[in-house]
Amino acid sequence: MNLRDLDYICAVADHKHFGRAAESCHVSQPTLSGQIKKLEAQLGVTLFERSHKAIRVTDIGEEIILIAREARDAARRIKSVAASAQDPLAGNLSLGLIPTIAPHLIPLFVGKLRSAMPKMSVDFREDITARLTEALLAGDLDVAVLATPPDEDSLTAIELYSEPFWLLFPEGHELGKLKDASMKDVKEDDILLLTEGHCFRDQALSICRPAQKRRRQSLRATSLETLINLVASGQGVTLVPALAMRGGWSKELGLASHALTDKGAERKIYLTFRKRFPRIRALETLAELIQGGLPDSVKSA
Amino acid sequence: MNLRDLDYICAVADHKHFGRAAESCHVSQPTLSGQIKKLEAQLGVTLFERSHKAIRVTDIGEEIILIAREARDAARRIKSVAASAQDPLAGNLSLGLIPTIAPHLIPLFVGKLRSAMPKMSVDFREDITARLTEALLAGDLDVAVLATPPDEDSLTAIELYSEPFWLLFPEGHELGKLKDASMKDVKEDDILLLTEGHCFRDQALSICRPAQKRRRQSLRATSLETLINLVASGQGVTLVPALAMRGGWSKELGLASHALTDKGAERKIYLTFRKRFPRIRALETLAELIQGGLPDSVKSA
DNA sequence: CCCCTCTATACGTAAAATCGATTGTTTCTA
DNA sequence: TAGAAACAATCGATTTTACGTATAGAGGGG
Repeated sequence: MNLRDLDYICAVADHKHFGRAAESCHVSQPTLSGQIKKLEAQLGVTLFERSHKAIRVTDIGEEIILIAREARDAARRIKSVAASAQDPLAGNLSLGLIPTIAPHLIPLFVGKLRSAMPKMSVDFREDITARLTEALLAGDLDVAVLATPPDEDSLTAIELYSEPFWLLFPEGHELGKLKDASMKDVKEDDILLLTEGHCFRDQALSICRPAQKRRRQSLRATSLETLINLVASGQGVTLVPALAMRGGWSKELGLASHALTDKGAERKIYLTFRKRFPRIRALETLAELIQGGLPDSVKSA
Repeated sequence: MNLRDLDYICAVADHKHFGRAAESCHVSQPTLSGQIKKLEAQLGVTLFERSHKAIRVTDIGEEIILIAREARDAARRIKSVAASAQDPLAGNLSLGLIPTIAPHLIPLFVGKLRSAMPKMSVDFREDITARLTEALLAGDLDVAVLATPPDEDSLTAIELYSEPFWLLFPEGHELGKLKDASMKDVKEDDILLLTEGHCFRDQALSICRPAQKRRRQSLRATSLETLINLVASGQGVTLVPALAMRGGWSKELGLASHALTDKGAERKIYLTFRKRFPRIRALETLAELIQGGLPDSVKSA
């Protein structure tokens, strides 16, 4: 059986005439006759009562043609769904972001996203790198904004931007006397970090002097927000990624900041996805969109 | 697009593996790969994200496969419906009978019908020959029991039996003195007939002497039942087809009857249908069934 | 009785599906 | 880290199938 055969029998049922049915199917009458005859033989039933006057559809024919129309409808729906999904800038995209990026980056491109890819609906998910990577591999997630290059062979990434780290300290802190700062200016036990699992913790640690790496276990913040509030309450100083510095909150909280002069006091941000992901076009557009919305405080790739 | 292609993509979705999917479809892996690739090209969408680990179904793939399953289901239903309808002794049959036959013939074969063709459901319809013929030609009726041979080229018939006519008269009528009767023994104005349209009226008239044919217009019964009651009330005598004489009603109504000695005092009963009717097998069986249930008062063909 | 209409058949051709063999990757294992 | 195994893609040849043209055959109408 064949979808085309179903077209044929539906056409005959509609036209009650083999010749005109063939015409409507854009095939010759013998072709249509032959295919229908074959189908009838396969099914073992007579679909039409032929005569030279008018074609009559048998009872079983009526029944079968009713189902045939369902099948044809399904086929048509497949084509229609495929056609409307052909646009790589349409459909659904699940986008994961790490917690130290999500709240600061998303507002910078959602507006552009809606106007540039109006048919694309994006589901955001915020989680740590390990779980986002896991979700990517499992296919639960289409793409993720991470601060680490892909460490799986089946993943690849587009570089989005480089994000410098800033040193954040309470107003009145002795660091405020300096014009700018280096990690050498920071006292060992003064640095506050995020809990483990956050890649930003590791990135911050990596630019600390070796002695600082053996830090006390206490006071690990679960979010940048908490970290900043800890600094504001005089518990120490911390590093903050550039994008998180946007907005006028630092002065209101009684905080001051310095750019870091240390080489490597920054992190690269990647748009990471499976190498085989089919709609890479959408991701390229998304990357351009994100890059276009970045402030001067970060360096677009 | 092709129903087979839909099988292929459903198999891949099920097995998440091209090789095993191909096996389950009884085709080689290159065949399946090729067909799916072609389908994807036609639809303009990627259905599967291939890798060497596990096949992932894309979002649009999931959506399309859902519809594909509907189409396959419809195809399967067509096969199933056809298979169960293959039996020519199954399905629905619409059977028309003329009013002078229906009430007396139907009880003689319905029982056998149910046991011999249990999967066949028969719709009975009672009407005069003209309207039954019309319905046959229009395809509204599959087959009819008529007392006249088919007069349309597209119709044909199986001869069922010959039904003699009986002369029915009130007990005490002078015809009762005879051992048997001929139409010559009947007084011209004594014969009661059915209304026009009933073929039995014409058949009765045809064996009357020419003089009797110019009869008074009054007293035309609309049914055999009425006709018999008219005779019982002393309005005259009438002809009755043999099958209608069955049952012990004549004595209770104070009626007597004679077989007619006239040559041609009988009618042939036909099972009439369109020449192209597909389930002639069912009709042949039906004819045998009817003939097998006939009493001795009629002569099976 | 011939002509017209309509479906069925015959046959050659073109397209398509299929298979076996092979290639190119990727993953697993020693 | 090299080799093997697994897997999908590709290639080329073959078979199958659908198709069109031409024609036959059957019915109905004038």
